[in-house]
Amino acid sequence: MSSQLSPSFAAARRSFIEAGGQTTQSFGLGRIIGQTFALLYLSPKPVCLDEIVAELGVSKASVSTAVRQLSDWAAVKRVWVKGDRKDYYEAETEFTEIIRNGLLEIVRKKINTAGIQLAKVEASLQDAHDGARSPTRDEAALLAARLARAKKFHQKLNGLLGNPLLEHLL
Amino acid sequence: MSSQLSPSFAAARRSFIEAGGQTTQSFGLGRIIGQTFALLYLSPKPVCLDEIVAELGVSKASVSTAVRQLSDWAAVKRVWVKGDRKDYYEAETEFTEIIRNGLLEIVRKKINTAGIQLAKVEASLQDAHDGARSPTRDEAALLAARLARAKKFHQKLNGLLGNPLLEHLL
DNA sequence: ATCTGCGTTCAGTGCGGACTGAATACATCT
DNA sequence: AGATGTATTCAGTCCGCACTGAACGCAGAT
Repeated sequence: MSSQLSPSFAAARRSFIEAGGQTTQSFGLGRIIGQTFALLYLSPKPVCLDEIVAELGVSKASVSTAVRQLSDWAAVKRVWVKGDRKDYYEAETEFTEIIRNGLLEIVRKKINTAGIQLAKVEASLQDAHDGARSPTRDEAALLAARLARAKKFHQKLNGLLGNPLLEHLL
Repeated sequence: MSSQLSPSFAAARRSFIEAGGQTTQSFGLGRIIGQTFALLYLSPKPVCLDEIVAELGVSKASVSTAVRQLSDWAAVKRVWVKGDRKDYYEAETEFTEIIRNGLLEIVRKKINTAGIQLAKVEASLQDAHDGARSPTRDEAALLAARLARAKKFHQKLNGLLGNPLLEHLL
C-alpha cells in the first residue's frame, strides 16, 4: 500500500496507528480496535478487511470483530464499492460523535449495572429489617443511610451522563 | 465481626461489598479495591488491615496495595487509634471527592500520554515532509490534516477535564 | 446447481495483569 | 540492644480476556 511513500512518512503513519492501539488498550478496549480506527482515519479512500489484516499483521477474525465494534459506535461506516463483493470501511472523522456513541455509552452501561446491584442490596436490606433483633438495629440503620447516599450519588451520575450540557461541552 | 447480626442483614452487607468489587473490576481497577472501599464505607468505626483480610478472604498483600491506592485518591484515610500499633482506615463518604481525585485523574493521565504520542507523530511527520518527493505530498497532506484534527480534539478533551463546570456538575 | 470468494463464528491458545505467600523493612515495647 | 507485632515488597502463580486459525455460512458468479 505505501510502497512509493517516503520511509519517514510511513513511519509517522505507523506511529499514529500504534498510538491509537495503545490508547484503546489503556482504556481496556483492546489494541486492534484503536489500530483499525487509526488506519481508517488516515486513509483517503475506503479500505477492505484484507487490507487492514495485511497492514496490521493480525488475524482476520480480530479485524472482523473490531470493525463491528467500531460500527456499533458509528466510529466507522460500511461503504459499498459497486462491482466489488468486499466490504469497505471508512472512519467517522467527527470524534465528538464517537465519544457520544461509544465511550459514554459504555460508561452508562456500567453505571446502570451498578445501579441494578444497588437495588438488589436495598431489597435484601428490607428483608433484614423485618426480622431484626435489637442489636442489629444500629448497624442496619447505618447500612441503610450509607446505601441511600450511594443511591443518591448514582442518580447524580446518571443525570450528569444524560445532561445535554455535557455533550455540549464536547 | 458480624456474629450477632441477622443473617439477611449480613447478606445485604456482603452483597453491597460484592457490588463494589464488580463495579471497580468493570472499570479495570481490580476487584479488591472496590470490595475494600465498600467494606470501609459500611463500617461505623475504623477498620484495620487484618479485619479486612479476614472478611474478604484475600491476601494481606492485596489489601495493602488496595488501601494505598484508595488513600492516594483520598477515598480512604488512615486513622490512628491510640495505644494500638495497627493502622486503621475509614472511608471518605463524599463520592464527589473520590471521583475528582481518583477516576478523573486516571482519565487525565491516559489522555495525557495519548497527547505525548500525538506530539511524537507530529515530529516524525516534520521529518517526512522535508525529504518528500512529489507522489508523497497528497498523502502527507491528508495525514497532516487528520493529525491536526486529532490534536484539536485532544485539546478539547483536556479543556473539558479541567473545566470547573464539570466538577461543579458532580 | 456448483463453485468461488467473501465475512463470521467458535473452541483453543497465549499473554498481561491481578493476586498470592514468603521474605523484608519498620516501628514500638521491654 | 533484642523481641514482637505490624505493614510493605517482590518474585511467582493463576486467571480472565484479547487474539488466533480452522470450520462454517452466505452471497454472487459461472
